[in-house]
Amino acid sequence: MSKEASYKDKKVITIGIVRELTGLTERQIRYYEERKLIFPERTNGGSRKYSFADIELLMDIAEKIEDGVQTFEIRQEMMKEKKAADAKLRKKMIQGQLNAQFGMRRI
Amino acid sequence: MSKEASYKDKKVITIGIVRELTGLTERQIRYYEERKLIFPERTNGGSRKYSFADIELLMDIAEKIEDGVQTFEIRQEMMKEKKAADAKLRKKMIQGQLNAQFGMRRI
DNA sequence: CGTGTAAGGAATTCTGACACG
DNA sequence: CGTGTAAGGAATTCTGACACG
Repeated sequence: MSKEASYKDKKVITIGIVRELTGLTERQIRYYEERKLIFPERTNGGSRKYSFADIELLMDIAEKIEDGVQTFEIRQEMMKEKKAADAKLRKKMIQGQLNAQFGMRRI
Repeated sequence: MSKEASYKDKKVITIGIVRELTGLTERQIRYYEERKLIFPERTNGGSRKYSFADIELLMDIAEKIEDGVQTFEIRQEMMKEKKAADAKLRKKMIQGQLNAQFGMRRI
C-alpha cells in the first residue's frame, strides 16, 4: 500500500484520451468538473490533465448518473467518503507519532 | 509482479507532457523514435501517445546519450536485454505448462 | 550523429452561449 | 439538470527539410 501510486495519481492525460478511455464526451467530462466532482490540473497552455485515478472516478460518476443520481448527491457522497478517509489517516498518523516516540524503546 | 502494470504500460501521454516530464525537446523524443529506441502509439488524429514506462526509458536513453553512447549502440543493448528477457519468459512459460500438466497430480 | 529551427497544415482543446426540458 | 452543438480562437502536434558539424 502507498507504493507506486505515482503512476495512478499523476495528472498527465489529456481530455481526448480520457474521452477514449471512458467513453464519455468532453462536454460531460468538463461538466463534472464544473460540478466539483473531478479536479484536473492544467498545462501552461491551459489544457486539462487527468490521472488514471480520475479516469476511474469518472467512470464511477457516469455509472451513478445513469442510475439517476444527481451531481450534487454524488458530491455529497464523495465528501463523506473523504471525511472518513481523513479521519482514518489522522488516526494512523497519531499512531505513527506514538510509535516513533515510544515504540522503539526496549526498556 | 505482473500486477498493475496496466498504469505503467498504457500509452496515454501526449508528447507535450512527456517533454515536461523528461526535460527533453520534442525533437529529441521524435528522433529516438526514428532510431527505433521508443515506440509510441498514435491517436486517430495521428498524435503520439507514450506510457510511463516510455518516459522512464527516455530518461535512460538521454542519460546514455549524454555519456556519449550512440543511438545504434543503445538499440543493440536494448535488443540484448530483450532477448534475455524473452528467454526467461519462455522458460517460465514452459515451466507453467509442465506444472499445469503434472504439477497438480497428487498420485 | 544528434539537435535546432522555421514552415504550413491538421488535430486538439478552450470558453461562453444557446437549446432542450 | 445534464448534455448537444456551432463559434472563434489559441495551444498542440505533425511532417519534411535545411543547417551545423
